[in-house]
Amino acid sequence: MRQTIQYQIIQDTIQKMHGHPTAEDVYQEIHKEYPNISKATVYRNLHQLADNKKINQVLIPDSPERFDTILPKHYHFKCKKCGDIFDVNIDYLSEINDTVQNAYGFQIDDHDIIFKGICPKCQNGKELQH
Amino acid sequence: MRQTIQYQIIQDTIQKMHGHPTAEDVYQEIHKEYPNISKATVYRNLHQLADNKKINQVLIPDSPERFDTILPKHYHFKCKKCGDIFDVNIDYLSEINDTVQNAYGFQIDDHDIIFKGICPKCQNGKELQH
DNA sequence: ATTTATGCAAACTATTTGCATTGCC
DNA sequence: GGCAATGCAAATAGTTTGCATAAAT
Repeated sequence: MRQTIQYQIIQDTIQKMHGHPTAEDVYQEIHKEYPNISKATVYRNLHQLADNKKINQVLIPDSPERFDTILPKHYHFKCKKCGDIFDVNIDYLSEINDTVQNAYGFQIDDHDIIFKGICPKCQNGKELQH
Repeated sequence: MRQTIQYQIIQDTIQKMHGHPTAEDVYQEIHKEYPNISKATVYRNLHQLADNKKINQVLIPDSPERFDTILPKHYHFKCKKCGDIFDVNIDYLSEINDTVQNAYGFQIDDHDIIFKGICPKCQNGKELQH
């Protein structure tokens, strides 16, 4: 694995970004300062970073792939109105892995939880529907 | 909402299908008997059926959209090797909705859980990697 | 008769890939 | 110098959309 300038820029940029950016978000951010970077390189390096456990890929319904720089296990919430993604830091439910493993014979490595509902802003009608 | 032949065929076909078919799967199945059906119609009616709560849309990582004819709330498991999706019928964790609602002020309607690991077949090396 | 849903093709979105070239090691 | 990674453009996969036509009400 080669130490390229692009890999470094992509790693540094996503580390500075907040929330759960898509590959496109990361590309746009880098493109401001390095207009020659290729979107394919951004995709390739984001996947590389995920494989190397430097970032996480987050599963979000009806969304292009998103990445997360927060490594400790946590869950996510998606607002049905504005579409925003929020981190949910309740305790990781490791016991349900065991429950499912025992009930079904699957070897369970992990699980994701996505909560769905309305965020406080949208409850107050302050946001337009996406 | 009009009662079209296509809507009926699509509803009947997916009800007969097992597992978690994609729109393409449903299209292929119908296409055998009704080669004139349009893929756009299949997409439109599957979404219609989901809106009407006749079927559920299931969220699966790295997969085209999938549908589920089993309506009671349940979870899913995806095998990392063969890619198969399995239903997971452990108790629905309604209490975590309250936990998150109280902690974050979100109005939580529901949550999905996707378990990830290796299914029994693949543990025995009987399946090729997808 | 009206008007919604269909079929088809084209458009679109997100992502991946082939390949000539660049630039790490 | 060799070979992996880049940039670009084209290809692909999945889904949606515009529009003329067909069919449900």
